[in-house]
Amino acid sequence: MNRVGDILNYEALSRGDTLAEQIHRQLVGAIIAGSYAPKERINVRRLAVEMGASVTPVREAVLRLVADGVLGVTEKSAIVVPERGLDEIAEIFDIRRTLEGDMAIAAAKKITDTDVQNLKDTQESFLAALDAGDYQKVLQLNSVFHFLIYQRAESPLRLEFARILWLRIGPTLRYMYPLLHKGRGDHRRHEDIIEAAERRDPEELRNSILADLGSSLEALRRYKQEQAALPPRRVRKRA
Amino acid sequence: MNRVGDILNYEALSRGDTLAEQIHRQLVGAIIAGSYAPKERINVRRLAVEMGASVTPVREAVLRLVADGVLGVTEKSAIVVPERGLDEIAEIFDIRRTLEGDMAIAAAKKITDTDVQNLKDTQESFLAALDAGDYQKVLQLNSVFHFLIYQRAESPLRLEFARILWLRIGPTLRYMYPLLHKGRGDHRRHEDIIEAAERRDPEELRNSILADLGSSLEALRRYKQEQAALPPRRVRKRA
DNA sequence: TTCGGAAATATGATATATCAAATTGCGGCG
DNA sequence: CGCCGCAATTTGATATATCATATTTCCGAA
Repeated sequence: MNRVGDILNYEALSRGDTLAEQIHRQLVGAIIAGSYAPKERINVRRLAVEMGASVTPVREAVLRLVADGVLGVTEKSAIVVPERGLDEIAEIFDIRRTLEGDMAIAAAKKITDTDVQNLKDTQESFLAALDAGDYQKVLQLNSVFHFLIYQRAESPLRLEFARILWLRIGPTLRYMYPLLHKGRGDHRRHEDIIEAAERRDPEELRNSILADLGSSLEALRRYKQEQAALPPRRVRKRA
Repeated sequence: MNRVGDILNYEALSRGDTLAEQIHRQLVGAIIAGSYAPKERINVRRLAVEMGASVTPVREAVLRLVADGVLGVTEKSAIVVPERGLDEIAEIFDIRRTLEGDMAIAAAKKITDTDVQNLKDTQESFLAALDAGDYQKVLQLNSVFHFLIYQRAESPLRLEFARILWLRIGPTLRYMYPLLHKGRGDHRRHEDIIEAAERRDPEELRNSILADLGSSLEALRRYKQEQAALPPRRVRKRA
């Protein structure tokens, strides 16, 4: 369906092309795109209908996300999109710094000319989507951009962990770009990354990526701060 | 049943106390204890009978392990205990160094007197099990020993990743201790760790743990080397 | 005896059924 | 007008059924 599926899918662990697999892939894509909001409840039967499958493979896919901590269960065993507290967010970014920093170092020298071109193309689409206000696409393309680089690190395990972390913050990131956009934030972070990639400079690549992470974390922090001040809001149901 | 379950279980993600949960816990314990050998095939129906449950929750538990990369699936979608190559093992240890090193630093100052006593007790049992040749217990106690410390880091996400990594090498470690024992290896690694823990010295704690990891990796490396030279062996079925 | 392959059996994936707990709706009471 | 409580409905967990492959068994031909 989309390239996000290709890049963000757990190929290493994928079992053939089972129904549960496809559904998982679809859910992953949706989560990365920010289609699920924190606190939203996941309904297995409804998903099953929507996807034209029985509950078994859907449940399998959903529980896989639960196992990865991407989705959560309440005390009353309702499956929900977890809302992350600042502590959790900070920890996620802390580990991301390590993992993605290491991958940047490892990847730098292995980046191909095609990769650079892909980065540029992706960035172009990214900016276009941003201007169009299509934040689903923005989030998708952002992840594609980063993982284009990380893939080159040839460290499948780190890649896997990184994917899990991205999925975990996915729903929270949802609110970030609209805010950044309003503030006309610094979208040249990616430009720095591309430059570093072109030079195949490990340190520079790592640092520019860490800077990007830093500004994301900062934005989320600000967002959370604002939210904490506002009155609690209700969550709308899914059509 | 055993304390390993308590320490190594994914409390953070556990959904109430579902059947699937219990089965998962049991499997985790067994894997950590080295009860499953690489290349061994996992049979969902048989497990279901053994555990007196239907296949649904067993499948759920097993697939959760597959999702975590602890178990694998072959091209013909048979569920197996994966055999790890040297590359994979090296990568696992590489990430373990980072994660467990960070946790050691974070944990050092927070270690309580009770923790130290628990470490000493665990180590005593560990040595006893080693002398008794009870390698299942050796492996269990080794994991308990390490996670006693890691828990104090109060970094649930790192802890989770670490658990996954331990589970991934679990089946491979199976062969390590008998070998180390024969060679009358350096089992004072743990003593160093205990000392560092008593002093609450972050750097020392980290280094002693890294040293422990290093000797494990070395042992596995030697083992793999030897194995590569030997004729391929057949895998026996599970009673 | 050994090998090829068909029949029997086992296994994973999916669908459906059932049950208990949780949620929702609704009507009546204050 | 609001809120309390019971009935209807929903939902997650588990069990069972079914189907398509894969694996094993076993028999006959070379």
